[in-house]
Amino acid sequence: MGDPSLKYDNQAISVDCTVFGFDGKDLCVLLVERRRAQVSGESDDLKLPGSLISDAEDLLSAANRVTRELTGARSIYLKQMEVFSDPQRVQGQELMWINSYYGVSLSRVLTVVFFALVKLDEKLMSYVKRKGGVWVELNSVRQLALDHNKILVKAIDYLILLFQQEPIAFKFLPRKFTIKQLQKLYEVVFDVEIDNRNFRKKILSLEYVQPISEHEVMVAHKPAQYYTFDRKIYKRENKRRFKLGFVYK
Amino acid sequence: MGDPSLKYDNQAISVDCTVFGFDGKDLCVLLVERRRAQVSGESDDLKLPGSLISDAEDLLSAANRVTRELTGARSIYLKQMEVFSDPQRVQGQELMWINSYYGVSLSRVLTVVFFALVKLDEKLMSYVKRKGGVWVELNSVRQLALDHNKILVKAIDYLILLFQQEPIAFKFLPRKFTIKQLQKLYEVVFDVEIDNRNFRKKILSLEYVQPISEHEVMVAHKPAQYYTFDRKIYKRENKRRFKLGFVYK
DNA sequence: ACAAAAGTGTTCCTCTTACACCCATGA
DNA sequence: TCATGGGTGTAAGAGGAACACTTTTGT
Repeated sequence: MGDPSLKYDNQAISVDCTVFGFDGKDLCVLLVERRRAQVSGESDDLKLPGSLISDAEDLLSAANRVTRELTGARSIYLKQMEVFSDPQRVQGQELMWINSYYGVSLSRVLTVVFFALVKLDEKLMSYVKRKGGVWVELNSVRQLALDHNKILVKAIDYLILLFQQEPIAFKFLPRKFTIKQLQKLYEVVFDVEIDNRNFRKKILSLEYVQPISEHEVMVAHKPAQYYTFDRKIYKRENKRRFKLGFVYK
Repeated sequence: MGDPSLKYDNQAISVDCTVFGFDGKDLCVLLVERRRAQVSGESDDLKLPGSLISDAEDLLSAANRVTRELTGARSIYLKQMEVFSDPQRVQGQELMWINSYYGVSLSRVLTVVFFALVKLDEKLMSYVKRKGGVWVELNSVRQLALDHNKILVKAIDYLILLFQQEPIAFKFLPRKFTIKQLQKLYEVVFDVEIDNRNFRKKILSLEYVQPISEHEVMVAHKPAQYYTFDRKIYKRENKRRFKLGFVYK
C-alpha cells in the first residue's frame, strides 16, 4: 500500500482553454462571463472558458466540448499546455462558486490548460457572440477570475514558442491569405517590425506556401496575390537537414 | 449547475517521472520494478517511477517526492510534460494493481508526466541501486507496465526539443566537463556525428561555457581542458537579437 | 617510439540583413 | 492624377559545413 500518511481522494480536474484569434490587426483571446447569481453581490467577471471533465472523457475531448459549445467550430487546433495544480489555486468564494455551479463538493481543482487557435471569420464571431463569449485584444485584458491571468501569461509565452516550432500561423488565417496578412501576424506575435522584402523572400522560399490564381478585389491599390498553405507539401518537406544550429545559443 | 448528464467524481491523478541520465556513453532512463505480490503469478515488470498525488501537494512536489525517494537527490531538474488522460489507459489487472497498492478504489487514473535530468555520479548510482531502481539504456528498454512505453517515447521527443530551447545539456554533466563529453552527449541525443572542430568553435563562442584552470589527469593522451557552465553569464547573455529565423521553416 | 585522444585554421557556401523605388488599382 | 498599399533586387556580413594534420601525454 502507498504511503499511508497521504490521502488520495476528493480531487477534481478541469480543462481551461485559451483560445486565440487574429482579427487582422491584433491578437485576441476568447473570454466568457462568469455567471455568479448564487454568489453575493459582486459584478460578473471574465474568465477563460472551461469545464470540469466527466468520468468518461479524456482531456482533449473535454477541451473540444468546451470550445465547440462556445464557437460552434468542430475542428479547432487544440494542444495541451500545462497543468495548474497548486492546492490553493481555488479556494473560498471561488471554490464555492465551482461547487455550486457544478453541484459537487470538491476541496481542490486542478486545471489542465489547453491552447487553441481559430480563424476569426464572421460566422464564428457571431456564434461566439450569441453564446455570450467575448474576444478581447490581448493588451486590453484586465483582471480575470480565478488564476486565469496567470494562465493567460503562460499561454502567450507558449504561443510565441509554438510559432517557432510549427507553422501554426496558418491556423489563424483564412484558407487564402496575402503575404502582408501573414507578415502582420508575425509582427504582432513577436512584437517586432519586419522588413517586407526580406519577409517575402523568406516566405516565398517555403515550398508549402503556394500562390493561387486569385487576387484581392475591390481594393484601392494594386491587388495582392493570394497564397495558401499546402499541408501535403509541408508534411513531405518537413525533414530538416543536419545543422549545428541545434546547439542551444 | 454544469451539464447534469456528466459525472464529476472518482478520478485520481498520479505523476510519473521519466528521469534521464547520461553515463558518458549512452542515455539511460530510470525504471523501477513493480511489486505485484497481490496479483497472480506474472513476473515482475518495469515501470517509470510514479505515485498518486495527495490532497495537500501540487504536482511538482509530488514529482520531487518520487525522484527524491529513489535517487536521494534534492534538487533535480524537473519539468512538467504532458497529461495522459485516456479513461481506458489503466484498466483490468493494471487498475486492480493500483487500487490494491494504494488502498483506494478508483475507476480511472490520469497521469501527469514529468521530465527529469540528473548527473549520473557514483553516489547517485549506488543510492538508486539500494532503492531498487535500475538505469536502462534507451535502446534496451523492453516492454514496460501500463502505458509507460508510450510515455517514454514522448519523453524522448521532448528531450530532443528541450535541447534546442535551453542549455539543459549541462544538467547531465558534472560541474567540470570536457568539450568532448559535451559533444558526445549531443551526438547521442540527436543521433548524429558531429565534426569536432566545428563543435569546438561553436561551444567556445558561447560565453557561458568557461574554461577553468584544470585539466584531466592520469589519461594516456593529451589531457583535456575542463570547462564549466556559468549560469550567471547565461542569464545575462540570454537576450537574443532579432532575426527572421523565427519564421518557421 | 608508439598509441590515443586533444586541439587547431581555412575556404566555400548559405542565409540574413539593410536599404529605396516602381507598379497596379479605385477613387 | 493621386493616394494607397503591393511588389521587386543587390551587396555586405555572419554563421555553418567540409576538411587533415600536429600536440601532448602515459606506456
